[in-house]
Amino acid sequence: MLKTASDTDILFRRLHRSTGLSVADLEGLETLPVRIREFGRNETISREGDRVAHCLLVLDGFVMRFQDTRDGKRQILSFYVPGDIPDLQTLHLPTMDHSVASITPARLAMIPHAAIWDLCERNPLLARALWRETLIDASIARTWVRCVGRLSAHARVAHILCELYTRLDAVGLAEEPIPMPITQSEFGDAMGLSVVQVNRTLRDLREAGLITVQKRQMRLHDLARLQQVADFNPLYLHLDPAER
Amino acid sequence: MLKTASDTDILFRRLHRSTGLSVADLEGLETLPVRIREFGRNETISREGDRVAHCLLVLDGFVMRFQDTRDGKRQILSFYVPGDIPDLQTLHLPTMDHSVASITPARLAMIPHAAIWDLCERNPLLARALWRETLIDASIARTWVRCVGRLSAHARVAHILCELYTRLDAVGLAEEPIPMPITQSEFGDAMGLSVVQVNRTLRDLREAGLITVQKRQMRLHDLARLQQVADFNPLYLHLDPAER
DNA sequence: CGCTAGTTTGAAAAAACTCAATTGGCGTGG
DNA sequence: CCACGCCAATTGAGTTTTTTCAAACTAGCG
Repeated sequence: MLKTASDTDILFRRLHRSTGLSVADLEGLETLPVRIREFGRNETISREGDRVAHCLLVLDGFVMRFQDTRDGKRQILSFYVPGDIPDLQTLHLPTMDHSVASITPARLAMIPHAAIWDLCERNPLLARALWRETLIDASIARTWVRCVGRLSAHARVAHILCELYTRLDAVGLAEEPIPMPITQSEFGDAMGLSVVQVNRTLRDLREAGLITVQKRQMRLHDLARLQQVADFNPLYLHLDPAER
Repeated sequence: MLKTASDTDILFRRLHRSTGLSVADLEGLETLPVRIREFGRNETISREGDRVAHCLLVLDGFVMRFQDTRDGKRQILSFYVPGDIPDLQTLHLPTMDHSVASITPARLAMIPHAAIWDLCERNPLLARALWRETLIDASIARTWVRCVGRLSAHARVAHILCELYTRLDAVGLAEEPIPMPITQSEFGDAMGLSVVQVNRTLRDLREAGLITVQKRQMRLHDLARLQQVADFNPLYLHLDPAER
């Protein structure tokens, strides 16, 4: 198998799961010219205000997007796992309105916009699949607004855990113990909470027998009850094959 | 001028401003078959879980999207003004993951998905313009996450006022006094605050000489300082013609 | 004129934050 | 192999912000 084929394979699997499209439907994907870049932990990958000409496909590791505030706080806008394209929106909005950074050491494929445009022109099914991906990303952002705006600290933390579990499960990465390299401080920056509050909330969830989070791994002991606490409805992830 | 042409005219102007595309580029827009529906104040237009087959174009009035929480709270996810399409994402995600409702009496054009798909197939520039619209919508949602998650009550309220002003200005609706039919309770549900807090915050902003909000109208007396308080950077609205 | 929705204010309670200090795990250099 | 240093997790205590509850007030409308 060609190198590029193996690198875009995770993207194929992702789009296949999300849209039901077959190898034939997604024809051309393996021809995308990708350049691989490796990052260490906590490295900034692109910055608010940058004008970019490529998209990033996560091959390995966890990645996040964030915005800063004037007084030095940080809001994480989303987490990305292998198979995700954290900045697909730059395809049509090339100026970054937020920053992207690695959480863990990460391996990313950089795909030139021009190559994606070309391919989309020749393959409308792919164009549609990518558009759909950006719409799911938007749906997740909206749900975070609800989460941060109206849920209690307990519900917020439970919610992000449910989301990460569900998304990891969808790419086959949710075998227990589930890899969870996100620090409590990062959970706080994502859910609009302080580290202290995240810590106490995790303790409460642990003491309630719902979860174990330690050594960068997590176990969900009672998903149903966790989802209950989180007021979690997976609809917003649009993973259901019935909806296409 | 044909009825449909006049109804989609606001959409044309909107896409023209956003993308720079001309009448010729957006050819076919005026042929979209639209059905006009009128709503009173505070009417639900579509509901979380619904499966829809058309998009809504706001012709007149203010519209919002929202999600409820189990304990009866509500989070508003975005506001829409004339020229906006609040549910463009249903084009590829037909199951509503939130609800849409009118704020004021509103006149909406309902456009069948199939008609939009057809047109997009024949006119790739239009497809691209609509994709871009959904990406801006997503960018706004991300910025709301930051706003609700990390800004103080004062900054949040100032921020939403800056956003609404900027977006209304972009469609020529920001002549002072600026129409502002959104209630304090709705501002609260949008910014993750209680009515009481919104009220006190507006009072503070008024006493600081920044704004006047009354009788469903608002005046911004010192936009620069309001943006300062809001930590507002209009980049996320992607209105700059330089970026395309 | 009375009703209703929306705004305004006061006061007490709750949630979450900040500050500060301690603990634990892990990698690295001696 | 151990000690050191660093980052992350943990805990206590006091403070701040925001919420909740309750009650008035106001403006538009039939």
